[in-house]
Amino acid sequence: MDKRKAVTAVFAALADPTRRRILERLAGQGERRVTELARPFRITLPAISRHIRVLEHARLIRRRRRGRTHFIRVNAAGMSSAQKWISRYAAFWESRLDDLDNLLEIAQQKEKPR
Amino acid sequence: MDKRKAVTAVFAALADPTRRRILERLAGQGERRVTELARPFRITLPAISRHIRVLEHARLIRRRRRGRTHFIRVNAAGMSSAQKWISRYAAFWESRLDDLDNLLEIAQQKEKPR
DNA sequence: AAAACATTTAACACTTCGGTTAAATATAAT
DNA sequence: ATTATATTTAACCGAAGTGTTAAATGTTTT
Repeated sequence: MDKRKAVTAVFAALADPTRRRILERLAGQGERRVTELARPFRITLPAISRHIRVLEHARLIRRRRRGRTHFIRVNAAGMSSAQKWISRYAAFWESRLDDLDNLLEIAQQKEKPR
Repeated sequence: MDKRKAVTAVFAALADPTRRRILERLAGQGERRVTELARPFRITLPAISRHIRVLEHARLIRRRRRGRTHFIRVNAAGMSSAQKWISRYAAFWESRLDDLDNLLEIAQQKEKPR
């Protein structure tokens, strides 16, 4: 998979709230079975199964099969590709924060957190 | 816009290669007009116009209108919401890096930088 | 061998996305 | 006033995403 596609896959995977919640749970706890991961959600197991596949394809998680149960865990390497993309520009973006408009906007956002 | 939706909008915006290239160009140079931004791409102006709208909605860029031309610039505040989400888990993910497979994978990525 | 379990795959419906062309809007130039 | 320029909006299309239910696959348990 070329790099651009890898970055695309990671951001696309992170663009779904359900998948982010799955990652959050995996970060808190170690390995989890698919059914365990599915439990807190209202959607069906096949839907979760596919979310997990998307995360796996983006290399955000890894899967270990033992018998009929699959153990899922976070994969740090996958995340780093998105993080790298962001941080390559972070310096510039942060330097822009002294722009007055931005400061005003941030102040506003803090006052009325929509 | 609630926070979950804001994060979703940012990641979804970053999931498109055209939009990322637009942001990259904006980071290198300061303000750009819509037509200037569109120039290097093969797609039509209306398509670019909509990409810009998506980036604006995600608060990744801002728009200043002067007469008929719109000047676009990066907005650091928007990016930080995605960065925060990622970095909240970064510590855990980095701690996972002692996994041998992961180390190998990262080494490969460093050898051939894009 | 049969039943139960964990998970995925298939087939389908619906929505969203990313592109197109044609028209609309608004401003600037002649 | 007319024409040219900058950009958006509208209407449409095909592809991709997310959910469902029903069936398939593979593994334990009884």
